[in-house]
Amino acid sequence: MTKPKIEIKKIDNIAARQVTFSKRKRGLFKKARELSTLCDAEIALIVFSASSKLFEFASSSVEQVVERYNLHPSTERLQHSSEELQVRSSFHFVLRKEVADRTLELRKLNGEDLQGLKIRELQKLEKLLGKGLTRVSKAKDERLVNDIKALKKKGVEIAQENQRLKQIQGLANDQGQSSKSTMICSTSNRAKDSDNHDDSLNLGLPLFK
Amino acid sequence: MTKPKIEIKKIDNIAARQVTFSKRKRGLFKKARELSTLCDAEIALIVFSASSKLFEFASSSVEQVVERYNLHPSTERLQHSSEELQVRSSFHFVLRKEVADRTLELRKLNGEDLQGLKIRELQKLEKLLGKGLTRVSKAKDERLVNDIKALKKKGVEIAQENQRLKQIQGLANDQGQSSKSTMICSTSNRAKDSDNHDDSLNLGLPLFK
DNA sequence: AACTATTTATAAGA
DNA sequence: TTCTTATAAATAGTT
Repeated sequence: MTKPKIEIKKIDNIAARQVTFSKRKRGLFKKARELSTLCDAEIALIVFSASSKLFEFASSSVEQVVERYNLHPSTERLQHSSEELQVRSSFHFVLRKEVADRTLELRKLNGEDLQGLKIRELQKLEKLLGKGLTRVSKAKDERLVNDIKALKKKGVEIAQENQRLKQIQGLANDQGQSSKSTMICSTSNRAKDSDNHDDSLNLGLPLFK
Repeated sequence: MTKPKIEIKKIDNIAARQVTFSKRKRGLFKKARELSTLCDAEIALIVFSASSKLFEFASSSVEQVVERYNLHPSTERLQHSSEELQVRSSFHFVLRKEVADRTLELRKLNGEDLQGLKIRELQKLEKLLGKGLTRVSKAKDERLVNDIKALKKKGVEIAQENQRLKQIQGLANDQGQSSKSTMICSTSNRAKDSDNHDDSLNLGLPLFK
């Protein structure tokens, strides 16, 4: 639909129909992809051309979406006679319900689908979120602190190693030797001055804080 | 896509996401319908919203298109009698995984099973929880405010009705009649004193705030 | 839900 | 098929 507003009815000209099919098919699949991404929707799109060529798109997989479709309450599914199938179906039902329950719970925790909840339930949810948030924040902070500690420790060790190397180098230079070992700490941590002596703890702190 | 060229990624704002879903879903279904009409294509389109609502379109019927899809050579279908079982089994597996994934996610949101997470992931979780908490708190507060408003309104109405009844009663008493209608507001809101005259709006506020 | 400014999609034509 | 272009259609943000 563009240039001249066209009428939506089967295109007679075969070539024109094929061209339009290509163009519009591309557009349709793009739109489907965008909708699934933008709105977190699960989508399956199956297209057979007039010449019976198959094209498909699915946010997950066609099979999965079709299965979900088949298991949907509104879609009155054809039940099977085989006991095995029925057992599996009931398992499916239970699993489906579990997935649905957890999905809904996750959505609620994300602040969605709250319209049906009573104030009491909202308060409970709020409390739960607060608890979780506290725990996660605490875990994160602890991790942060530990990482910092580890870095500091490493800094101290490197500084000490530096110090040791410097002393070795000093000895070597005193003996007129040029040593390759000075290259071990190659970049920025080479001792700049004489003020960093033994108190490498103090050295570690400003370096890694 | 229009006004500002938007980025194709999940829309954060829930309301906006729902609006976009409605609009784009309509567009998508329209395009699917047009393509099937214009180009004589057989199409099935299945859409589940984020809230698990089902929407479908098919040029013939979803079942028929899916059947054709399953019979298509390119779709390496598990043929013969065990086909149904195998499909169900594989989906069974998928469902189990979905249940497990969501269960773990719920536990994480509750601040459990955090030991394996990187700091970056913990921060993400923290942000998610914060977002959810904000939304839930907001929903709760809105509910609270609405309830209070409703109560106030009811209070005002009852006070007005009371006032009216009092006036009627006054008239009746003037004429020496005893009226049953005073019983309509039976419990606690019966006019206590003579100071509540006409300004029932002011009466409602202190009573129900 | 309606509006509108803009972006996208696309019918024709080359 | 692909490109170009003029125009119709879709839609993001706003009210």
